[in-house]
Amino acid sequence: MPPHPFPTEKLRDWFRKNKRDLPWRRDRRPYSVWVSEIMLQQTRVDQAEGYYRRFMELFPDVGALAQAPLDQVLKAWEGLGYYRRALHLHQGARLVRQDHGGEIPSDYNRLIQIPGIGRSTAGAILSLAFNRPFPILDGNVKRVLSRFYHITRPLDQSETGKTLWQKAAAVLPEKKPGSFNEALMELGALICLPKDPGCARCPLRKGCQARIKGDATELPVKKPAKKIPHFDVTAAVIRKAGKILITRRPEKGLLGGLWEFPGGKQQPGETLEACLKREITEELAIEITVGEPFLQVRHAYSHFKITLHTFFCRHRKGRIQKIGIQDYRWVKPEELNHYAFPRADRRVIERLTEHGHLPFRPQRG
DNA sequence: AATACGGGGGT
DNA sequence: ACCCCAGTATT
Repeated sequence: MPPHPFPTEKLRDWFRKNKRDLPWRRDRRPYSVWVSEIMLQQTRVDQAEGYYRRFMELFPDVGALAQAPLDQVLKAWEGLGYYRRALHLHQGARLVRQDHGGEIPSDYNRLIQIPGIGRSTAGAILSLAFNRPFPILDGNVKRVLSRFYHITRPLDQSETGKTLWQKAAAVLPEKKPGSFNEALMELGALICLPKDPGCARCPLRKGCQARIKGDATELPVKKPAKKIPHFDVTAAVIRKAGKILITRRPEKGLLGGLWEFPGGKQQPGETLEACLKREITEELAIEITVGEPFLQVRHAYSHFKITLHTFFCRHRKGRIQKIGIQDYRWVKPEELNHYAFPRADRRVIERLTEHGHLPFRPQRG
């Protein structure tokens, strides 16, 4: 018997009294667990909640999701970020329909093969929906276990990951593993916070090594973040006959599958105008005239920042070819809301349409 | 082992 | 400004 057995019952008691009423807790179907877990990857509960409700309204079951066009799924995901999640979820629904008769599998090896489902999400689906004893290791659980067992090695080392998975499996009870996993996550979300361990209110305080040592706020240890580069990016608002040209990004990579105003990153020694002309020619094989600057938007992604410089432009010459884009479309301003755009482009659209119509701009060379 | 991948909210 | 979030896939 170790000196500090894990206080499972204390955690369960605390959870029973303090659990939040969240939409995905009212529905433990594998599909609901799946959707919510994907949405909650690297995403706060508060941010995911509204998206989850709308998503379940639009796509109430695997069949509905599999049947829906990807555009509609991306539109439902717009603003939530990490758009590959939406693509994978959609692909996953089609795979479940095709390979599993529309039923989400209840075994680890099959779950892990569904795109977007990794070890932790598989553990969530297995424990929460199927009541099978598989651990979850998300940011909350990592923090709680790092502190309880006083794990001082940096979180992003593979050895640390192995240790944490081992602990998560070791503390997992055979009975009701799902609610136990939830309780562990909820503790990390409500009490054992990154900058405030809340030890006085914590049901695990008795055996927690970090509390005993008094260094809970130092754990878990993370390597220092790298500096984030900044780029200047241009985008063209090309108008013709009351319509605007929008292009669709490739399915892979940043903002995959989303629509945007075409453009790209400024190169060293290049003017913004030259950058825009070059990018448009490279991606669409047409020549444009760059007119008045419109809006500048500053925006932060996860690993770089940009200033987006937009310009009103005119299509001068050539026929559009889909070189660096997946698709393109000429749309009326009011139709822009039917498409999924990145946040930065959304800001441009807001300004573009805020008087109910496009502001007049002289069209000159 | 390191990096790509969004957006929002707290401090 | 910096940190972090119910992580996964790719390199």
